[in-house]
Amino acid sequence: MTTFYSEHSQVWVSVDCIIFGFDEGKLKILIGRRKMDPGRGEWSLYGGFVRSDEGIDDAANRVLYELTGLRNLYMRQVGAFGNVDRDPGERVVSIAYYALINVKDYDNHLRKEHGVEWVNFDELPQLYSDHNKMVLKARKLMKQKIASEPVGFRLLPSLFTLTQLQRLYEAVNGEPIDKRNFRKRIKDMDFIEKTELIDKTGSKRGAFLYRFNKRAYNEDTNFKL
Amino acid sequence: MTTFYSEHSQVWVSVDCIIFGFDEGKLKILIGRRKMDPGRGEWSLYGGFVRSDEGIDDAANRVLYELTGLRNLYMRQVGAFGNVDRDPGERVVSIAYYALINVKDYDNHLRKEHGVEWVNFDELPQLYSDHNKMVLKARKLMKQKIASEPVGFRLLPSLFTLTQLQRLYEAVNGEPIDKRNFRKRIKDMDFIEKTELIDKTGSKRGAFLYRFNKRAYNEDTNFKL
DNA sequence: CGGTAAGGTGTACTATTTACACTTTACCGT
DNA sequence: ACGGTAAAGTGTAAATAGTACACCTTACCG
Repeated sequence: MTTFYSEHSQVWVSVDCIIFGFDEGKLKILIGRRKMDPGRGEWSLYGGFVRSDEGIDDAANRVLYELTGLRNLYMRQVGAFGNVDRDPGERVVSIAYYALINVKDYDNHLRKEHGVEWVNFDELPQLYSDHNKMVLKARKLMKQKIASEPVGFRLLPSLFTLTQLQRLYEAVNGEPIDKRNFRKRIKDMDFIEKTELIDKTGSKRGAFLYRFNKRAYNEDTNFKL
Repeated sequence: MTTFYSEHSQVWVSVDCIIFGFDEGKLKILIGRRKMDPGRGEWSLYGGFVRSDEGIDDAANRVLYELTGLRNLYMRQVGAFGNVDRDPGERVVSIAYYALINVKDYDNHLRKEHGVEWVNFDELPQLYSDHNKMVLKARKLMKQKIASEPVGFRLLPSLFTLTQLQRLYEAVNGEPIDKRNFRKRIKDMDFIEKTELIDKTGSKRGAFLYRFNKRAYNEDTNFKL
């Protein structure tokens, strides 16, 4: 039996991942040198082909796991990129995903094995194919998301200081934030909990560590930063 | 020569269109009964397969043109939908797009030839496969977009009254808007120009017609409604 | 020529956002 | 042990943005 499907042509579908990290006050993303043709040696996002037996979100999760060894990362679709000539080899439609990870959770040996590095977001080199476009769209969506939902915490350790949190938002928004106004807003969110623990790495005096309480957030899902 | 591509499997890629309209104070979308198996007879978005020689955005534009006879519609990608079992027949990854059209621009004969109808957005029936999901995401993106960029005009005639514009925003936001506050905000936007023309169809007294001046907007791209 | 139904208009109050500077603390180097 | 240093922590006032609210006008229709 032939169906109407057979009249149409098939294409390869891949996923490409924009993996955001935050370290030393800077927003970073993970990129590596491409190991295959076409484009061997060019800077590139990490990606992989979608298999016939997995959904596209599953494929993105698999690729992220392959690369980082981490599960349950925060991940969102950026969109599909499908210009005819976007891949110099064959017709490939690629679906971009961004993910937020805590740099400290990513094992450095594993990172080196995959030949990827953290690069400052605002010092990105030219990337393979349309990957720069993907990165820009990812960044835009991430910025929007992080301003309206409490997902920025995924870029920080589970315990963090208010200064760290502020630096993160400054890096994402690209502009400085007034310390007192920032802390005032934090104080209004009951789901950002002060602990009794103190971090001494950032200053002589030490700063209180805070944590995000997901359960408390679910009772009062108001967020705006 | 075999490349690394050949190790991977290919899939069909289609586009599905969520076409928004606005008429009689209600937000509408265009849907029709599916004419092929699987799913014959079910309510469905209008779509088509991506050809090997066209980009995905081109495919969406082609499909929109086939259906409406209109070019240069406002159109944005919603995202890729690719669960393994989303299409009961074969593995198909579909990329959803939403478009904004002025209902009056769409020829009724052409509409009937394609067997599609305008259905009130909040009375949508169950649709084929994951089309309801696409619609919901499209709606969310459209709502966001229309609040931050002057694209709502694409749903209205090029000359419109302030009441029409207000009704549109009320329909999209799902809540009533204060007339005086709304008009105050409009007055601050110099690119929404009052004409000397008067529309008498909506009231006995008649209301001034306005138009969106794209050139003026480009000089001062501030929009918020 | 009175009823009707939509068009059109301004002000006071409230909430949100922004700007801004000094004290505290603990370590470090001398 | 003590002065310097560098980050932590804290409140108030002014400006801006957003919200609530009611009456007169106009032209058609019966």
